[in-house]
Amino acid sequence: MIDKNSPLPIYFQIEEQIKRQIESGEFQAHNALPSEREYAEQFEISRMTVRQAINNLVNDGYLYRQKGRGTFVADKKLEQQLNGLTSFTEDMKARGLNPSSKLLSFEIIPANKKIANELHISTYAPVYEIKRIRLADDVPMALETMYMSANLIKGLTEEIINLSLYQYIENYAKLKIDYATQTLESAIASDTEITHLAIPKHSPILFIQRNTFLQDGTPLEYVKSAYRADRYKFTINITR
Amino acid sequence: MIDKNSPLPIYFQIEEQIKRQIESGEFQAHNALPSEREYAEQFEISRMTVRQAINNLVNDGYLYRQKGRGTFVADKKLEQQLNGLTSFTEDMKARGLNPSSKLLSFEIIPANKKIANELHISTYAPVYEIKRIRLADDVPMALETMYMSANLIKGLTEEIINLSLYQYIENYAKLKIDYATQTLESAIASDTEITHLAIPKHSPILFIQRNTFLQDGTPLEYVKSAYRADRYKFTINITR
DNA sequence: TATTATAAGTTGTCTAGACCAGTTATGGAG
DNA sequence: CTCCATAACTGGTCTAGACAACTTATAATA
Repeated sequence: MIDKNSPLPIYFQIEEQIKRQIESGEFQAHNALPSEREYAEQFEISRMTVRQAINNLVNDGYLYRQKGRGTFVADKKLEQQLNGLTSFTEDMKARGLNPSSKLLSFEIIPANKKIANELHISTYAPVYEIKRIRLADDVPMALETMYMSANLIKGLTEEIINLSLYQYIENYAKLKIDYATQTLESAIASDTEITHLAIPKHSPILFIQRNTFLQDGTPLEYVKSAYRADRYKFTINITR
Repeated sequence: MIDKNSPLPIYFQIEEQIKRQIESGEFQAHNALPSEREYAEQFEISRMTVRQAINNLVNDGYLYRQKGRGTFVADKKLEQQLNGLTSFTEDMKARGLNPSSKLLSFEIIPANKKIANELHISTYAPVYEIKRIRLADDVPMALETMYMSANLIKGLTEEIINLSLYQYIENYAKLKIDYATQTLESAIASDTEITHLAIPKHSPILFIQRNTFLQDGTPLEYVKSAYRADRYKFTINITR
């Protein structure tokens, strides 16, 4: 399996072998791999060399590790459609997944500088801060924090959030959503995200900041989402 | 600087320190860092521990390595605006950079299954295959391969490509470009990309596949681009 | 002076251990 | 039988070296 005299590094040979085994279906998603010590013994190499191979595959999203349990084959990345103003709910339904949310907190706070700037309001003006975990088939997918001006949208309650926020905005509050800006950025998961998304340390995270505006240009919301980078691939449909 | 009795891993402490030095401006872009052996000696730790810290920062895009030369501070990521059907040329101009292209190859080939499927034409039908390196201020930014049906766009020449392809299509060939689909995906650079983009091995690459369609739904082009992931951050403007 | 070999520097790969911190199977006590 | 301590696993961190491959400064040579 491994050629120690090859000019190719041993760790690279192991990487290629494991990738082949995943692609051929020999290793299925969420199957446990042989332990690092088993690989080291089998190939008569140091465990650090095995770790170098596995580290790379973890970084590339092929595998994930769990301390004390083992190393496992990751899911294939989902393609994420970003069709216009597609919401998380619609997005997940389109994939045949069952979307749900878990409300972490819902409060009215004074806007800090950043929030005030994003929403074009004064500092300390009241804003809703809504934190949610977004799940698909009960698997945590993203950690979302949403800010909206409390002076713009009045009478928001937990119930409305759990039903349909955008329907309320358009039908009840009579506000027309017009356009949005999304910025995609990748980063390493913070402790909060690790906890809420149930992912290993140092996992890659896809940050999406969405700013939604009304027809008159008023900012409606400012949303920060931390998506599990191991579950997404983005598709954007552009119409002109 | 480093607390060996801290519950925080040593490699993590080193990461944080280097990040602070980059953010504070103490380490400027393209400056060389102290060598791994210097760090190991200074902190009285093993070189492998230093490497673990630096590896993580390289993976996160803070640093890059050059065998035999040293480890250097990376450029800050550029934000990439994806405004509608923004072309590479317009995109770079918007950043105050001077866009240019280097034609690698321009030929008519028979479509393989994949190309035929993307362009909705028959297998073996003639297609233009245009390979280009895209540069900004003479720095390679992306490797681009474009496919277009030769039966749809006739009389395409190298000169037209170097001038304005889309202007030719709309004005001369009288075809109306309507919409496009872009899929973003990250991967590790292949040997071809390493060579053409002048990046180190195992660099992250942002793959963008763009399919452009005409008003009647006919596929116009199918473009695969490999962008240097160390230079991009994507912003999408969505209008409905 | 210009060229070329050499030395000294760098990162890249690898070893053969060690101990820590979680998880899980096992086996004994009640 | 259930419960619980423990042993046997797992990955996480770290050591103190080694040699290879590559780059660059230095010194010897033509």
